[in-house]
Amino acid sequence: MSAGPLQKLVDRLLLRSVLSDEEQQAVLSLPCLEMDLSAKRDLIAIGDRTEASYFVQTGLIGRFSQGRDGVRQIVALHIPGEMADLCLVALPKTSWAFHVLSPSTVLKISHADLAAIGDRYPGIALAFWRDCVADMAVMSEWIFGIARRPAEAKLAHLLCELRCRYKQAGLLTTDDSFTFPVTQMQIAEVLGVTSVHANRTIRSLRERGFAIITGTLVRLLDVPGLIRLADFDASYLHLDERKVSTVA
Amino acid sequence: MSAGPLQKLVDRLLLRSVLSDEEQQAVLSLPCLEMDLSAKRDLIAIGDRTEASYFVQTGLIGRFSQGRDGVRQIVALHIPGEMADLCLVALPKTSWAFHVLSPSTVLKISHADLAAIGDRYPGIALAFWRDCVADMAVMSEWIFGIARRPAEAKLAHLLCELRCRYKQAGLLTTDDSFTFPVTQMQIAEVLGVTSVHANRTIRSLRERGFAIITGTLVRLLDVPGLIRLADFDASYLHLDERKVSTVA
DNA sequence: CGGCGTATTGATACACATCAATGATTGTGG
DNA sequence: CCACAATCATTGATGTGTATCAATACGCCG
Repeated sequence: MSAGPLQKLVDRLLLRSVLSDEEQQAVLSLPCLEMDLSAKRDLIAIGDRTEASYFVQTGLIGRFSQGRDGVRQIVALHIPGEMADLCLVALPKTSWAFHVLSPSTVLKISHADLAAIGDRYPGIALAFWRDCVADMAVMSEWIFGIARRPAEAKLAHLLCELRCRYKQAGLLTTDDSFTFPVTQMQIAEVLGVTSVHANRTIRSLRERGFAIITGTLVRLLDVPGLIRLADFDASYLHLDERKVSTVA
Repeated sequence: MSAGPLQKLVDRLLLRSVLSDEEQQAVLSLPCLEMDLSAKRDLIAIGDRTEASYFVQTGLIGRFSQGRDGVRQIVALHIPGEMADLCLVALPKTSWAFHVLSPSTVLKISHADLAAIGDRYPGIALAFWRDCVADMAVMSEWIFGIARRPAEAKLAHLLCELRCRYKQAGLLTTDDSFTFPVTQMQIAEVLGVTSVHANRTIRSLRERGFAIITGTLVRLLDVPGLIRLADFDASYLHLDERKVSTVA
């Protein structure tokens, strides 16, 4: 059988979970709708009661928190191969927003279908849950980083994390570069600094020979140096997990 | 039937999910072990492969991230009535630690049993998942706050959040005080500041008539003022949710 | 009583924010 | 294809919130 668009979602789940052939088939036959999204568009607004989730095929989606004064903070990034908001299946009323950071194509899958498949196949429900917990682990690390690391280390840590995730997605070139289509202001919104300071930090990493970041591409020049600077340990990403059986 | 110790766990799940009588009974008959924990003790260390979760009955449990240099950051707090680490059922290998912040009594429930009950009752699995997603929403808000709010607003926001959660747990007195047995250093580890600065911030809130924080008790004097100072909006806590049926 | 974690306070240093201005890009409609 | 606008990147000057260092006082427990 030829691999449908949902094969990559199955691959994603298989990263951390064991699914039977029947379960895999069930995921593959989920109804889904391919959508092209233009940048600078809210996929989901704060407080929405949502009814669908989105699997990212290309592009970049960000999860935002926002204060009443309009200050925004990116709380999570979703690169191709990841479900942007699977957790909303369990709790459809969001307290955050999803924003399209660069032109993206996504697969829209209704919560009703996702919930139904989880209801029928406990192993799939657990795989979904597990995916969300892995997300939590990343958020946990971000809290630590934003609170405790200076700006350069924050940026270095972000680059190390993205390198692992893009590598997992098969989107990392051999010379350690990857497409990362964001503005400096969006990087600032991830790191929790101003865009001015993000600019200086980016320049500093460039001048010190660690990495070159343009508006479209990140090129890592000294990965070991970045890892040292960031005190990076990839285990929180749970990407090389020995698969855990669906039922303990 | 008299309410067993697990009744409060059922209550917790019923906060956000609908469970049938049979499902409630299943949760109530989960094997569990009551444990007294002394303070300053790691319940779970970073990188542990865990095999049980803990329902907090009294006391306070914190989730930590930690850098190699020993700097720690509290990433989540768990007060009585909450599951401290339910998410570990789905992903037992932790990238964080759980630490007993003050003498606590907990109910230890094995992951095997929790997974089995979720496997048998999809509605329970969904309720567990939903509980974790609510946790994520809190983390999301913390990321925003740590990144974007000045220290006083951070502290005010924490107090507002704790007020809601203690109220939910039935542990808030009518004059807006609650037992909160932590040191100033631990408050600093939540807010992402040094203990010296936490001290000054606490003093400032006291002198400005917002709240009095001692090592054991928090007493809120001006809740509307705190809400304004923190720009607090409780919806992210998902505490007054209209219950969502187990299957969409 | 002594010892140790905790709280408090002051002096100083620095990372990052803020304000402001100028280039560089990108996009868009005439 | 150019002109214009809008967004984004870059840089400097200045201000401020928080860290750091250091000392003292407090409270609890053995």
